[in-house]
Amino acid sequence: MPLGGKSFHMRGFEESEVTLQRIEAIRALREQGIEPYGNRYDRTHSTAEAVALYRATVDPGAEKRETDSVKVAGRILSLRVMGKAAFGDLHDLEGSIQVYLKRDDLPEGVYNGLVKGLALGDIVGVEGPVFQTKTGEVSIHARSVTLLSKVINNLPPLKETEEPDGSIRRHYQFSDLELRYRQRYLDMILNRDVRESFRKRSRMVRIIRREMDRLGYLEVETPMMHHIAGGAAARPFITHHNALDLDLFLRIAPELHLKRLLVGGMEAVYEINRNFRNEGISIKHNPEFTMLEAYKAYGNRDTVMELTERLIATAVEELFESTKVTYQGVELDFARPWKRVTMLESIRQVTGLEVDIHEPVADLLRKAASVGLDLGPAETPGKIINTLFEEKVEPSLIQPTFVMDYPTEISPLARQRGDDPAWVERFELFIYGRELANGFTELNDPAEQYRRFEEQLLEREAGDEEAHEMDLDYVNALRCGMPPAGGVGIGIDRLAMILTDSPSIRDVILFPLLRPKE
RNA sequence: GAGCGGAUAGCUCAACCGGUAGAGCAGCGGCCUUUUAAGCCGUUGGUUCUGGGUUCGAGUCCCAGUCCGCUCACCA
Repeated sequence: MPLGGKSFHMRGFEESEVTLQRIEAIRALREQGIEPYGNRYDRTHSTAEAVALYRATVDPGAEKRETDSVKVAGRILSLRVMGKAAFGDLHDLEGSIQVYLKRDDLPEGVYNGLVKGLALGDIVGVEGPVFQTKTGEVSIHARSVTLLSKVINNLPPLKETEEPDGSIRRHYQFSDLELRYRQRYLDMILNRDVRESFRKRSRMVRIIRREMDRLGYLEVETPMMHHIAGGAAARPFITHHNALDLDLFLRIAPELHLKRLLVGGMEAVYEINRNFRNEGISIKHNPEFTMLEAYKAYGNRDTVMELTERLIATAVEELFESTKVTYQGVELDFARPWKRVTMLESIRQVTGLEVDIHEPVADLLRKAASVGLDLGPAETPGKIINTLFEEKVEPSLIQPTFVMDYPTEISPLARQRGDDPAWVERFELFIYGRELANGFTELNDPAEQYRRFEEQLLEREAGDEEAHEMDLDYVNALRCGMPPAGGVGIGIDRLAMILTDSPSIRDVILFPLLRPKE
């Protein structure tokens, strides 16, 4: 739709005095023959590169006081107009550079027609040599300015100054959490650390993929829409396929499909992708979240435990050039090897309690009560021990810790230990009291898997909505023979939280789920 | 799902016991050719989240609701 000529109105937007002025200004620019929404602009330098160029080519004693001309592009986030010259701060992904916009050094009409009307947030291209102002600020002396995008909305004002120690101090920050999450683009424009967090997350994922590739794992994609929501204990989202008139579930885990691939002959596979769980939202939970799941044929629990340690430690070492990371004021040390402890040992260490899964329930309940845990009489030994662990031990696991050996009854897909079928060969990784990863030796005995599913069905009938469903096709795959294997899931969002020092999972998910407004 | 807290100008926030709804920034106009939280002068801008109620009078008190945050529950 051609917008030239007259002002336009967009239904659904309540224009304010400011936005009406901006819309009128855009019309006026077009009348002058200035296109407010530019096309391709070939930058020669990022802002950081332009600064570096100046430092590299203009030495203090030389006669030459400026570099050759460069072209940069970005948003104007601060503008100081002083009569016939103006200074602006032009921000791009890497950083920012000051631009010096002098009327008499710009083409006729550009200063009055364009520069003086710049709004905070406008995207421009600036061409000119890099020099240093008398206050020492490396700046671009603009010889031309190209308008690339005019803002209509009145952006929150950004004021940031760099302290002598190099830290950025913000004034009048855009801080309303709801608006930040709802309008993430504004959050990213105005809060530099937000852009940094998401770049860091991206680098972290890239390191993990590279390591997986290096170890010979094949990256695959398995269905998001499942007939049976399996592979974890959680309530699913339901959706519907019209043509097939079929209810489907968004997957809660890719586990059962990835193991079908082991049956099919893939010996090492992984997937980094979304899972969906229809449960509460919290600082640690978003309904859709990203997991890495990996399976290694002929391996076991220890294979994937070592894999987990390697992936996370490598990411930490490369991102921080250290094994230490500070999270929420606590120093976490990822130097290998990490602490390993069995569930029973950890309970003994923290509570002093000697418990055993073959003890009578009454004894276990009494011991749990002695440390303040009042559990219902219907509990089973494995569940009591697990609750004891979750309530009393988990919060204390601050440094990276592998907890090994879990009760079979809460691990329906894991292989039992050879010496005691009440336990499975499983581990979970805890950091800062939070579960980061979960892995085990995969159960590849179809008859035993069938029996486990039947047990889960009983729990389901008893009211546990999250108990596993019977998946006969998966059992059929096991009947075709699955090699012994180790498998692991790593919570990518939670790892990103730790590596970006983010208090909430929403700070590492670009568009977290919120209720719609209105 | 429960408890607690919050919602006032574009942003960040004030408003005493219930008595004319304000400031800084941004916006607009003016001055200003090396500023950087630029400065100076002037100025616009409000359904105080929504709907009821109490009151001579409600941003403020009461009730209901919406949305957000925190804690808990849920979450292998």
